[in-house]
Amino acid sequence: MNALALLRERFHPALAALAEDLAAPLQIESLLEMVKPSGEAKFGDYQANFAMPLGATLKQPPREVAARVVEMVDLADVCEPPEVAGPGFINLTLRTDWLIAQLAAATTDERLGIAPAADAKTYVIDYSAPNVAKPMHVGHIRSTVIGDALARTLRFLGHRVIGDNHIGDWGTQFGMIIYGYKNFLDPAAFESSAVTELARLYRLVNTLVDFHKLPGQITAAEENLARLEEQLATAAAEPESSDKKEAQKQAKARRRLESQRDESHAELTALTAKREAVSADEELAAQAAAHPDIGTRVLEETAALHAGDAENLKLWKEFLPPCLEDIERIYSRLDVTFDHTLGESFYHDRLAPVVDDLKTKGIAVESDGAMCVFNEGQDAPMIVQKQDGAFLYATTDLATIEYRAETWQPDAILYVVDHRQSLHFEQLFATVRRWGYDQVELVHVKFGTVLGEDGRPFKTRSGDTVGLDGLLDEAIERAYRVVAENDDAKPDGAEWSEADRRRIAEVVGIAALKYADLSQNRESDYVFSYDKMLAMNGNTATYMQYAYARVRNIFARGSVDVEQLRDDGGALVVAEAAERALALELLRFSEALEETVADYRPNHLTGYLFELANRYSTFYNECPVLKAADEATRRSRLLLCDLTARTLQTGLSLLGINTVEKM
RNA sequence: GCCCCGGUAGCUCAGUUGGAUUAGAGCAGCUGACUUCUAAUCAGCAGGUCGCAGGUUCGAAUCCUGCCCGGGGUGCCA
Repeated sequence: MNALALLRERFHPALAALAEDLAAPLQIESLLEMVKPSGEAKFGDYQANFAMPLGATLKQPPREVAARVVEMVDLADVCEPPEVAGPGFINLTLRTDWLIAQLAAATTDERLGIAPAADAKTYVIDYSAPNVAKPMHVGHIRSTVIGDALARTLRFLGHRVIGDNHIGDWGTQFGMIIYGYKNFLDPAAFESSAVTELARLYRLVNTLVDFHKLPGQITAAEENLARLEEQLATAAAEPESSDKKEAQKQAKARRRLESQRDESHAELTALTAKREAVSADEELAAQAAAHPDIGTRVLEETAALHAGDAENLKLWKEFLPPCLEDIERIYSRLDVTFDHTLGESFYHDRLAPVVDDLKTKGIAVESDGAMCVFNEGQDAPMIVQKQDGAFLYATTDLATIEYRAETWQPDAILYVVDHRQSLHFEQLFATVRRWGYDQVELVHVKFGTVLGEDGRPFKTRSGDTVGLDGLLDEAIERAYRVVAENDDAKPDGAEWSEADRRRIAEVVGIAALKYADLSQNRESDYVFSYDKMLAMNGNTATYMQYAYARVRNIFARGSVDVEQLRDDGGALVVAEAAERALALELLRFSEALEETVADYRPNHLTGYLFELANRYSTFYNECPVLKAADEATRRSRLLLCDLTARTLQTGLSLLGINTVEKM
């Protein structure tokens, strides 16, 4: 039961009645949105704030308007008599018997009293999308985890969800592997582990390609640095303007130049270090010398693959399965699944027809030899075909939308992708609407960059991106230490086997990693920290898992047959403040889910679960369950415990997070 | 240059799309509570000019304008 939705429903007729007296139509829906949970408990459970703006429209004192609404609205079965307070707030307190009735219904309901969406929609969710030619790294975690959580939540709410992993399986990276295979293969290594050898080949070829680009880049950087130094010298020599504003501008320009200079200097240092690293490695240096044109050769291999070259296609078909197996291994560790994995290669044959169609419809036009789509209000065009005839990812994205629309007729497509691609999606969506797919809702579910604790994009000490496998290992290892420490510290001595500890650490570690990401507002950059992530308190998965385990332990200790308890029903008693606070929070699960899905923000769900676990902890401390004063109280509290456990478990599962019975 | 995002407690962040002269959490700091159903917990204290300046109205962290600071993007990478 969604109490908020019910209250809004109840207010509707009253507002409609007021609207009749009015010439201009009232925005009833937007007024109803002003019914919301109270900010403070002393103002009741919910509050209706529409009397103030309504008073202005009706040209009547808001308090009088509020009083008239209270007179007309029928809430007697749900709420205590509403109170008008302050300038015209209507404060609502749920009747305890009503609250109890809702929760009683939830105890025997598999869905915890949450009705499936009346208007079920079809969603395609595009998430994870790694490049499969190289190992997954920290940059993939957000898309994967957020996308998975949204898929699970929407599905639970009764929508049809199609999870599609749009992998990169057709780009230059495969050209690199093919080139590497033809020139640097270690057959024995390939035999024993194809993925490992392919990853090595990718890294090697990538290093060599980069190496040969270095001289040009270093020259450019040197020139840039020299130019900046010169500009800086000129600026420094300039006399300070007597005009205050002008002087400020000068100072600002100088600061800007200085920071650009520092940046340029750092870049030059990094490039030089890269060159040194290769030169210092005898074997690598020899390989570099033997393959001076490796950059263009790689592009040729890629082009040959795209053109249908038999050998390259054969190699590609051979490489793909182990690459897919490798990412699948990570997904299984993360417990993330997809309904489809349709990568770039799947759309290869559709690209030329897409461009033709855009051309025919006059949407794409030639400009500087490239096929471009110019959209209103965007100064840069979206390029769908390069001068050399090659297609781009914009082209693939268009073909993908066409396929998805034809195949699944979705109401919405969600792209869980880095916010740095915002412009690309603006262009893509604008083009798609002109192209004719204007019924499907296209949403860029954007998220921020994963940063290290220094505020720079998260890298290892040596400057490499952090592999996802290692990240998971580290999270689990740290969780293990915490688990072991807590087990050893038990008053009656450690109670778990090594296998128990490992199993719990796995669940807790992965959960911590996912939760740290999901609990953050997805749009802001996310500072990655193992320490914060695995902190044992605060707004963490561990805290919720612990609350869950404590409930389960009560049932174990008391040898309570939960099934029997639910079936027997029995009256809930909400007497203590902590009991009522917990009961009310349990009822709000449905609101939290709606809020989460409204703009695709899992942090609303994590926030709710934290609040719930918090209230449970207070309840746990203040209200004895097994040793309750009387049998009725004991039964009632057991039911509250059971509902809490199920809500926590369900909520966490919608985030892709598992629970353990003991921890 | 232009476009987008952000600036909230020492640190990391919430803030339900304008609500209650009292802006919330968690870390970190300080006080208390384990012979008790798991202290991976709870109760409490302290900590803020919500970047700055104007404006809009009954009411602004939230909306508008200008400015300051940071990040990202910006015609043939993805």
